[in-house]
Amino acid sequence: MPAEPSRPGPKPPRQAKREAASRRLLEEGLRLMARRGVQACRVEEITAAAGVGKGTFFNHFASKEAFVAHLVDMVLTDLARRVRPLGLAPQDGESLLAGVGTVHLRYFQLRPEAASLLSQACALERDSEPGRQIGQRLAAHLDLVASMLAPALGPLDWPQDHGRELALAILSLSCGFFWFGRPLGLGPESPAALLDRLGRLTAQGLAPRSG
Amino acid sequence: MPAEPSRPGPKPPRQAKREAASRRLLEEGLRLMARRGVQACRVEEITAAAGVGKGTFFNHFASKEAFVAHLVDMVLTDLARRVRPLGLAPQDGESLLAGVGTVHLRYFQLRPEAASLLSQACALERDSEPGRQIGQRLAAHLDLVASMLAPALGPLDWPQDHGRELALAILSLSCGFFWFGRPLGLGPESPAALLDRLGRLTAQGLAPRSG
Amino acid sequence: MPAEPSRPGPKPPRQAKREAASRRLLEEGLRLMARRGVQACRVEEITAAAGVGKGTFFNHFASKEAFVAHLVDMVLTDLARRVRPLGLAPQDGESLLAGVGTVHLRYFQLRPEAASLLSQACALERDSEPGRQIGQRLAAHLDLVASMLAPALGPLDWPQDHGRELALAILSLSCGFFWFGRPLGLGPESPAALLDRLGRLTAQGLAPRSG
Amino acid sequence: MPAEPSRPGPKPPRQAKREAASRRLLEEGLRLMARRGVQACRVEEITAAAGVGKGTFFNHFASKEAFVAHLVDMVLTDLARRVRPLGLAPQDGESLLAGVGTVHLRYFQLRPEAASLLSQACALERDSEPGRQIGQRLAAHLDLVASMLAPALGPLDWPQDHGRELALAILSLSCGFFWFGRPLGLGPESPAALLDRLGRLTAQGLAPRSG
DNA sequence: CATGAATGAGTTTTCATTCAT
DNA sequence: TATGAATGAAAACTCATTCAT
Repeated sequence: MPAEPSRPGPKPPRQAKREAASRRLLEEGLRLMARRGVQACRVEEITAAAGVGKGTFFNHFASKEAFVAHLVDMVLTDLARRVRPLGLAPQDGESLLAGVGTVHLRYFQLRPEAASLLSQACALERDSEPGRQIGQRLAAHLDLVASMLAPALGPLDWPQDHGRELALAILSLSCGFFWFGRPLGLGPESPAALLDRLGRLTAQGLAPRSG
Repeated sequence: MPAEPSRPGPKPPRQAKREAASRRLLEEGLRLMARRGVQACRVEEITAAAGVGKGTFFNHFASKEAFVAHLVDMVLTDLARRVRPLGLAPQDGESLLAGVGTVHLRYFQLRPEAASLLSQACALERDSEPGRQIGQRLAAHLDLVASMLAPALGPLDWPQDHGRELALAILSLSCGFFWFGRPLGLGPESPAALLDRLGRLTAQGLAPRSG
Repeated sequence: MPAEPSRPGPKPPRQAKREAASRRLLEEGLRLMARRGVQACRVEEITAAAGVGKGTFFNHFASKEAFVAHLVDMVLTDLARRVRPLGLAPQDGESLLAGVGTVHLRYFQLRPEAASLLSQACALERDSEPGRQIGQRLAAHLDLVASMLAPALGPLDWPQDHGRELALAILSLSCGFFWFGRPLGLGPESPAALLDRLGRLTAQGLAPRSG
Repeated sequence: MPAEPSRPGPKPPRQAKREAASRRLLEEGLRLMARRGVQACRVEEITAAAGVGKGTFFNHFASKEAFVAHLVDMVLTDLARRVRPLGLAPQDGESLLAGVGTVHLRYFQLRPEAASLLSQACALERDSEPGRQIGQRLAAHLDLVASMLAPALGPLDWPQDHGRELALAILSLSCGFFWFGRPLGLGPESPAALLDRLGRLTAQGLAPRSG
């Protein structure tokens, strides 16, 4: 057994190189699949962009579909990293909801590839293993958001057992805005103020009217 | 002079049969492409379901992509038929916006195939002619909705020249809800009351708080 | 029975119209098949150019291949009409051979479509009936030319039973010149004097050297 | 340092196998396309004959048309290899011309597939890239032959700037003889003496009559 | 007869995946 | 483990031919 296998320090170069290849594949894959379409983007394009041989792709990922599932996981994990902190500081329900909505919207504004990928990933057949994984990963994200929003549901008079639907509405609005907006050039050109208002839309739309 | 050549009456049977085949192709195509995915759905599946030969498909539509563009047009025309009446009766801005949102949401709830199709159609390459048509058709729909919402923008303090973004938000929320919700089984199972609240979300979210 | 069925006079208009359509199909077919290639040229292109419906084509010709066979016959009959008169006036063998060569060359110079058609028609499968007909028609033309050249063979010391080969050489040179020359732009641009010399080539090449 | 990395010696077996497959594809392709017709011959027939999978064909050649262009290049290169030596030894013009004609004629007699291929290749659409290549390759061959014949043109009183036409006449006669002769069974059955006389035809046909 | 809509066999080409090196 | 050549299932699309009107 090599020395210090658990110390995070400098990894054995073999392992480091392998991980770097994996990272490059995922990065370039996300970029290309978003730009050219998940189906239209060929595996060889991705490996060429990542600077590795075509066969290497299948040493790292079981199939193209599994690769997409991996990307979905990556994107949602990345998104969750921005959303989760909002649950740490105690806030009133409306602010929490507004924060979650705004973070989602800003995330997809900065990363339109993520919106493109998620929208297309849903089209993968449900009867393949990676397809199921994508659905489950999406559900997990909605569950996470729903659990964060749980404290806000009561005051907003939203049924506790339908938090997922609220999370789904937030995801749909934010992700769809850049997916459907892409052919129109909307999204990148929309003023930040507008997008922020849209981010708070859910919160204010559900808030009780004081009038 | 032949009798009443302009009366629509019984069409020549040739023409009628042809139109019926076209209609069946579009109906079955929408259903199958939504269920199995636009790309995964083979042309032959559609023609088999429509009860015509494979070649007939290409007598009616120049390509599979052109067929999808036709479907998008059909769906958006259908949707517009439900939305347009809302602009006829004078209402306050908030009611108008709520109506438009609710109609969109209900439309996609009743026709999840429509949500599925629109979401997938955006993935078609932008550099093909049918791909461009899809983008333009989508823009036309947003323009229609934006023009209907125009009277509501002022009171809601939404910039007049960004009506499209508001329409885009409504479309994204309603269409995306059933697209992203599909793998989770959400949508058909969500209580109608929830969906109605989501339909009014945009209206209430933008309305000035009276407090 | 209608009156005067055998008098050549004004034909019944039905018949006349039918023959006109046939003629237009053959004319346009020859033009288009020469320009775009026999295989690449679709039946519908021909009927469109001839101003008749697609189905009419198959009322006049059993198949596309049979149509090509008909064109070959037409072209070779036309060519024979120019060649045959040379056999009527008594001439010395060399002059006869030169005349036949020159007529062939001039024919294909004026009608490059004919050269194109004949060259391509040889590619039709030999195991179809029209394919066999094409071969036989070509053989018949060579036999005609050979029989005309027969009196010239003796003086030129060319074996009497290989007249076909001589005819074949004349056809190859004249037809091939415009077929292989087409991609190069040769043929139409070649000075008439050169072509005339080539037309006499066979005659002079076989003539006994007086030196 | 590895031993002699530059010595051509035994190639890496990977590369050698690949080249062998390419060679087999070209050989079998030439044979089959000549026999059954360029268009009628399916790619799968060629790969089956060459003992490789269907996909391999497209790893080696961009398209069926590109494959034909490659074959044309191969055939003309092969033909040029026989013709070129004639230009090295100084001869009088007539002998040179006779040599070139005879070599062409014998080449196509021994390789009727070559005549078949060249004749059919000219039918490929001019507006595709491989189609253009074929035309250019043919022009290059005629230029080569024309340049070889250049010294002979003066004595034969043939204009220096129309050497191409002379080369074209030689090619047409020799190649066309076996192309048009194929359906008739001429060519392989023609006595060698006749063919030799035809090979010298151009030379003697242009030579000044000493009488 | 003329027409043109319907038909489906046939063909090229693509591309994810495998596997020998 | 990386590579890229080989593979063949799959799918869109073509187009000659048929036939009901």
